[in-house]
Amino acid sequence: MNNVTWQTVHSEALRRIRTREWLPGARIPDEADLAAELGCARATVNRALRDLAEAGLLERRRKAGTRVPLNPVRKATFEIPIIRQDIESRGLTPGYRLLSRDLAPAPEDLARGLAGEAQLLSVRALHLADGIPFCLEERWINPVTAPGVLVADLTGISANEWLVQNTSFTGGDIAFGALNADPATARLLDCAPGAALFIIDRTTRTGEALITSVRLSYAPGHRMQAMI
Amino acid sequence: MNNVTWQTVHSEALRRIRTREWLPGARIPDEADLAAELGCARATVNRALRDLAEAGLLERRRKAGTRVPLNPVRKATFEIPIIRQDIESRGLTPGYRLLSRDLAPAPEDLARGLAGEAQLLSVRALHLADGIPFCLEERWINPVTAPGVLVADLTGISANEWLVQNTSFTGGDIAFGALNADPATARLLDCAPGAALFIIDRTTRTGEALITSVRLSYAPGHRMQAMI
DNA sequence: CAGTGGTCTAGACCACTCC
DNA sequence: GAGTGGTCTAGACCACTGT
Repeated sequence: MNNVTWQTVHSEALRRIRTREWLPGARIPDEADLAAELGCARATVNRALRDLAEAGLLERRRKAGTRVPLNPVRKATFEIPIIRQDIESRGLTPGYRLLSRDLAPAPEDLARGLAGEAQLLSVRALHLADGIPFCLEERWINPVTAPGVLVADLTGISANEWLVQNTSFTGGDIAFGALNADPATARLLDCAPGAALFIIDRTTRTGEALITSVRLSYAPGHRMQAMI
Repeated sequence: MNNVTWQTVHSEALRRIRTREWLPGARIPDEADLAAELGCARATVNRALRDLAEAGLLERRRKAGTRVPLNPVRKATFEIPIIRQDIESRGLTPGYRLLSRDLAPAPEDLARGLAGEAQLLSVRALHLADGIPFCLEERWINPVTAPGVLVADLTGISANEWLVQNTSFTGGDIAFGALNADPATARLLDCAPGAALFIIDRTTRTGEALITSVRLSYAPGHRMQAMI
């Protein structure tokens, strides 16, 4: 390989941003100039700068050129593993207990975008780590977009895992928050009523159609981490 | 531009993954074959498959080829805006009140990696949205890696914003969780003691040296959202 | 209109890693 | 050792957008 790789350009550009050799708000040389200066092809510069732009450290616009943003919006990427793997990666032994599984009318907030009197599968399950309650999974599954789920055996494999392996989604949204444990949840998670629980609400869709919507309530003390 | 762009290849590959034309666990054709089949250059296929691999939808290894993972680990990317911008983007009017600002010995968990008897600047501030408490910012700042912070006026601009504009970091970590509001925090956030608060702990470094460590305690009901 | 990034191509060589 | 992805190059044309 040549001496100058796109990583070379990447770190050199990063250096110039950090040392303020390239000032916030200022325009940086265009790709052709940088390629000539650093002694590589324009495509190599392009690859490096595109990478920095994706990370939010540069702003690129055709004709307007490339600038160092005044208020860099940093991004953090979280992996969303299946719960079992999450537990394993913490060095704990995963456990799983199916609590209930019923066909029921969709709750109001999910009814939008579903055919008239659609029934959804309601699944509630408890995930354990080293035998201790880890996370309560409360899920609605659309049997139309998750065919086979009505006859799937969810006692051995969690709905979480079954869905990952048997459906594929095109989009969705995820939200993090915190809620006080209500008495029933507290009992399941073996914590004090009112304890602060970390909450993940996630909805996945295929096209416009709902696949599943889930609330994960984590036992007190749970932390979700990432590097930036 | 030619008919077949990398996005073409990207969506075609996505289609094959979703329709299970490419089965989970199975190996897919190599780049050269796909390029020939789709009628484009290998670099174009590479760009598309690399993109899918970064999103966790493919696994690539030299010599071993490219596979569809059995348990795709999806990723969610969160933007970490400065708090003022976060409030504005919610359509609210941001407010800010500096609560305290003291030079003090570093707390134990931050003392590692600091020179012996290092003093840190402790800054506590309250962010308001439409006049209502939004988020409590409790921050430690290292005056060595954030030069100028000791004389910065943090009454008009938050430490958050000052740091974004005046320092640059090379890495750090972020963690989300939930905590019950202690009485003092409850008073500041105008909520009930014990209310579940969404918590962000963030530490940023330049090289190995600490720049700042902050805990953001959000008023009850706060949600952090992203698309996936 | 013209400058800048976005992308494609064809060929080449390299680096990793499975066999 | 050999197959596969990783990357570089030089040139070309395109697409967007500021002026």
